[in-house]
Amino acid sequence: METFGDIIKNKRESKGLILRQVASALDIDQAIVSKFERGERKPSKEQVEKFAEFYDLDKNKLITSWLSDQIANSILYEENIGEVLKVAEEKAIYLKTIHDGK
Amino acid sequence: METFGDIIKNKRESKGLILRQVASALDIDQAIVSKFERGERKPSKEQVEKFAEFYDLDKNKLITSWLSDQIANSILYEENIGEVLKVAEEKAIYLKTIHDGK
DNA sequence: ATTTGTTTTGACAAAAATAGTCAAATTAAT
DNA sequence: ATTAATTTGACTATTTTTGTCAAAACAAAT
Repeated sequence: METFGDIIKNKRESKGLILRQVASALDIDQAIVSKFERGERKPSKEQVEKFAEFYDLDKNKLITSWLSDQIANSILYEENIGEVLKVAEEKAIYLKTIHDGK
Repeated sequence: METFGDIIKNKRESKGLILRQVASALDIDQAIVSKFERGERKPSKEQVEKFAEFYDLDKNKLITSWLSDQIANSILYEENIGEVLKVAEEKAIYLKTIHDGK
């Protein structure tokens, strides 16, 4: 179960980089990068994309990881997680058809 | 595909109530109730519970509807809706086990 | 054990998002 | 046309999120 933070932290370490270097390259304060890695703060989508580019990661996969982190946290303490997500998927698909086709 | 707004609007109408009455009973401004019904604003969990009690609706079902609305909207324009939600469920369940037992 | 390098923490201010209030505009019903 | 009901939008206040910074904590190494 690898969170967004795990991914970018592992990648940084496997590349032998320190926070300061990553922070500088992405133009994000190093304290914030540290917080991203530990899941203490949630990056914006733009920031996620910066990480994907910098670390040469699949952008869609990284966004999936980031989005799923947020959703997981938002329903963590609910009763019917499975049901909620099932309904959410139906609604999302339905709304999408409306938005696209008509 | 019934949203939270649909549910509370249908219920209000089936009970023959006008916005002002509901607003008064729940102590929420009627403009806001109107916006809830049309999905223009998202109620807090406390407000959702107020609606459930007032309209005599199953609280868990209503919360499911409300949560799924929010999640659906948050991923509406993403590519891999199914994948995101699948991963989100795994993470949520995993985090839950950590939080509960051990 | 002191120096050096790295990460983490917390306080702070700025900016952005959200919430409630109200009156006017719109729509519907009689 | 009048009255009633709903919707809209502007405004303020409150809360949440954001970035910045320096100090604290931690680690490594000499």
